[in-house]
This record gives sequence, C-alpha cells and structure tokens, in this order.
Amino acid sequence: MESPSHLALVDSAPGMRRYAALANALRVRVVAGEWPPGSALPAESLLAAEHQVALGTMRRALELLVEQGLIERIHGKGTFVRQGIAGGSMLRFFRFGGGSNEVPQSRILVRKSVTATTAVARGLGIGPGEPVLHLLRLRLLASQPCLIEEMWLPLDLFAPLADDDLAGWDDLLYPMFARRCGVHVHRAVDQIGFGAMTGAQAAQLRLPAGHPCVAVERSAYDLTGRCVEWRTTRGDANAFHYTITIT
Amino acid sequence: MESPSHLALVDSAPGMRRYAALANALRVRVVAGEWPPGSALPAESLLAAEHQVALGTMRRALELLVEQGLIERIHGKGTFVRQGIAGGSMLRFFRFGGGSNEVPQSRILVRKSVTATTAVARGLGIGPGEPVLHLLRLRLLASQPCLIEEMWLPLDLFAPLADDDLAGWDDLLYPMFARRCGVHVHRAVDQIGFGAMTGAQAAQLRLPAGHPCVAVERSAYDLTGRCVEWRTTRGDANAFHYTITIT
DNA sequence: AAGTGGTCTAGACCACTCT
DNA sequence: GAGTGGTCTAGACCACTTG
Repeated sequence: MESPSHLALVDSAPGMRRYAALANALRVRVVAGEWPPGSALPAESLLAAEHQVALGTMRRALELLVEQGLIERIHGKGTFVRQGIAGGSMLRFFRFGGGSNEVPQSRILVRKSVTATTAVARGLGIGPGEPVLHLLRLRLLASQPCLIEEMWLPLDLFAPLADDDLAGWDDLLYPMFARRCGVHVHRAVDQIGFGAMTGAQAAQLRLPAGHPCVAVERSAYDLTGRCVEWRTTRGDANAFHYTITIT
Repeated sequence: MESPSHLALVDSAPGMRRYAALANALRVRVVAGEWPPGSALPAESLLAAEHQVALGTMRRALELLVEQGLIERIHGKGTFVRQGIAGGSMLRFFRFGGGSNEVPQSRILVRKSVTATTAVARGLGIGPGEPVLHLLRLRLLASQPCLIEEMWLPLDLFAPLADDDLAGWDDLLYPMFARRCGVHVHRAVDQIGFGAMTGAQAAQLRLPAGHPCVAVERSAYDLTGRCVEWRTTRGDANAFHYTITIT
C-alpha cells in the first residue's frame, strides 16, 4: 500500500541513514529472490539512478551488504549475490596426520526419514514431530576415519535426498544441497564443546570408548534466516587445534 | 634523504592507492610515538590539508587504520590511538558456575626472574638466555580456583614488576602493564588445544591428576609488533565452550 | 571498445560532544 | 557556539574484465 514498488524513494525512516535504508531495501529484494544466488545485480550506476541517489551513497549501501556477507563485488565484472559460505570445513578445527588441505572422503552410514524429537526440533527451529532427514556420516582422510557426524535436515527442503542412490552423493554436502535442492547455506554458527565419546562413536573412529572428544554443534541458515541444517561433528580431542586473533 | 618530513606528499608508490600510502605514513607516525596510545590525532581536515589530499581520501585512509585496529574514531570527539585490546579475557572460552561476567580474582603463586629457555625464547621471539619474568598465576571465581596460568614477560620491558609488593597487583594485568610499564597490548594470538593436566596443575584447580584440560597458548604484541607476553592458560576441559559464526 | 567497480576531488550540510 | 566526525552530492578519471 505505502510503497507501490521498489522504485519508491527510500527515505521513510527519520533517524536512519539513507545508505542504510537503501541497503535494507536491496536486501529485501535479494531475499525475495529477485536476484538469485550467483547472479549479478544491476550496475551501481543503474541502481543509483533507479533510487535517485548519488553514486557514492549507493556504493556505501552496497559496501554494507558486502560486510554483511550478502553480496560480493568483483572489479570489472559486477556485483553478485553470494553463493554460500566459505571456510566452513570442520577440518579447520583439527590437525590430522596428512597435513594437506584435501577434502575428506564421505561415507553415509545411516539415512532415515524420521520425525523430529524435541531436541532436534529445537536445534532446527521447527515444531516437534515434523519430518526430518537424519544422517550419520563418517569422514575419512587417506582411508583413516577421522570425524563422525550426526545430522538433521528439514525434509520439506531436502526431499530429493531422501530416497536416491547414496553412491551419487558428493564428499562436500553444501554444493550438493545447492545443486539438487536449491538450498544455499549462507551462515553457520559452530559451538565447540568437550566431552567423551560413546562406545559407538569411538568404534567408528577406531578409538577406545570414553575417549576424549570435541563436539562441534552447528546450526546452518539460508539467506532468509531459516535454519536448514543441525549437526554435531565429533573428533579426537587430541587432534583439535584452533587459532584466534584478537585486536 | 628522499622525504624531508611527513609533510611530503605521499604518492611515491606507483601502483599503490593514495589512501593506502597515507595510511602507512600515519601508521609510521603512530608507531613512532608521535601520538601515544589514548591521545588524539589532529582533525581529519587538518590531516587532509597537511598532506594536500581531499577530505574523502584522508577519511578513507583513517578508515583503513580503524579496520586494522590501530585507531578508533568517536563522532564529535576525535580520532584516538587505541589503548589496547578488548575481549581478551580467557573467560570467554569457559563457562563456570557463576555465569556472571565478573573479573576473576588473581593470585600470583610464583614470580621469578629467570633466563629464557629455548622454548620460552621461541615463544617470545627473543634470544635464548635473555632475562625474562616468569609468573605462575591462579585465577578464582567466587573463591573457587578455575584457571591456572604460566606466563613469561621480557624483563627489559617489565622491570618495575620484578621486585615490588605483589599485594599491589591488579586482577587485570594489561591495564597494569600499560600504567606501570608503558606496555600496551595491541594484538594477541590464542591457540587452543586439548590435553591432560599434570599433577601440579590439577592440584591447584582441585582436580585429579590427568584430568582433561584446555590449554590456551597466547602470544601478545604491542603496536610495534614486538611480542611482549607469552602465556599458557589451562582450565577444566569440561567447562570449555566457544562459539564461532561463519559467513 | 564498452561496461564494470574503484579512486579521488570539492564542497555543502548534518549529528554529536564539550564548554 | 565551536569543533569534531559522518553523510550526501556530482562529477572526473582510473583499473579491471570481457567481447
């Protein structure tokens, strides 16, 4: 009712900076799918003209969205909606023998369509009892098991993965999620904690039961903010290492 | 020879952006102590005039230094050289009973002037055998021991702390380092790993020997890039937790 | 050569802080 | 009110990418 289209001048907010209002307006259009992940936005000069602001102001708005991780700009090419997160590998938390940056092999041990327990529902931000896809996944480096992952995905988003041939699955899940389900993981929150492995977990990793382990609990979100994955990854605590720089 | 003073126009570099060259020039003056930590830089308009660039270009240079953590700008007040790091508390890695954000009490168990072993020398980036101050420090929350820290400081920087009354020491070290030794901790690198406590460490924390522990190894630097502290903090692995957001 | 984002300029005006 | 940083404008020009 108020704004007939995105062509409306963006200045409604009183205390708000113009570039911030512009960034919000653009974010809405991105989230709505006007420019899908990987595609290009119009040139900054066009966007500036369209919104009737100076070029510098539009640049400031786009800068904001870059900081927020929504888009990326490439000199000479254009402005693009980001495909998904980078650096999300669990291996950045561990130092296993090889030392190389290889992608670990993936072996799906269990795939089941189930209904969400209260814990899973809380982790995924859905209602208890809703259908989810449950995965148990072993990861190996040089044929040595190194990580064991338990994962839950909302079934409505991942139906194509519920019954297909597991042999066709990729070692990296997120690109496969995007290709086959149109789900782009855009943000992830990892919570690191310490504990002891259960007998089953330890057996998969060829460690004694009760061996100290690090558990990384991840919630992953798409660009609408919906939680699309909840997983816990476990590995030998002695292989854990992580570096943080404070400034 | 080439540049008679900082008033010289900064454009010597061919491929370099002007604002980047300006930022470097300002960084040199800050590190040289022309504006000590906590003090204000001249107004951006003055700096721009002094270097004969447009205001916007100087703003861009200052923005860079803000990103690098060298300075901070406060609207209406001015531009200041940063005093030191924030969020450097080891407690951000642990969840102890209390839950509050209290500063833990500090108890120095050992203070000794010694010569650096090869390991300590490597950690501090000094020569082996150089004099260092060695500290063993227990930290307590609600009178409960929670963390045990082993620390080495280059003695030439911290001489005032070698022989004074320990009763006068503060619970927070970095502000005391700045006040009493003029050492401003500007950057720190924390490396997290898991292991088992020695009997002595465990005893201080009232835990059984061999109890699983988290070891946080920190190297801290001043704004000249010199390493001014090397420490390892240990705590109960079961109290460890840390959250990382990926975008 | 055409189109993109990135730099730099010059100046008006706004918002915040202190006295 | 004087001084500070923050916003916005309008336009010239540079650097990178692609056809």
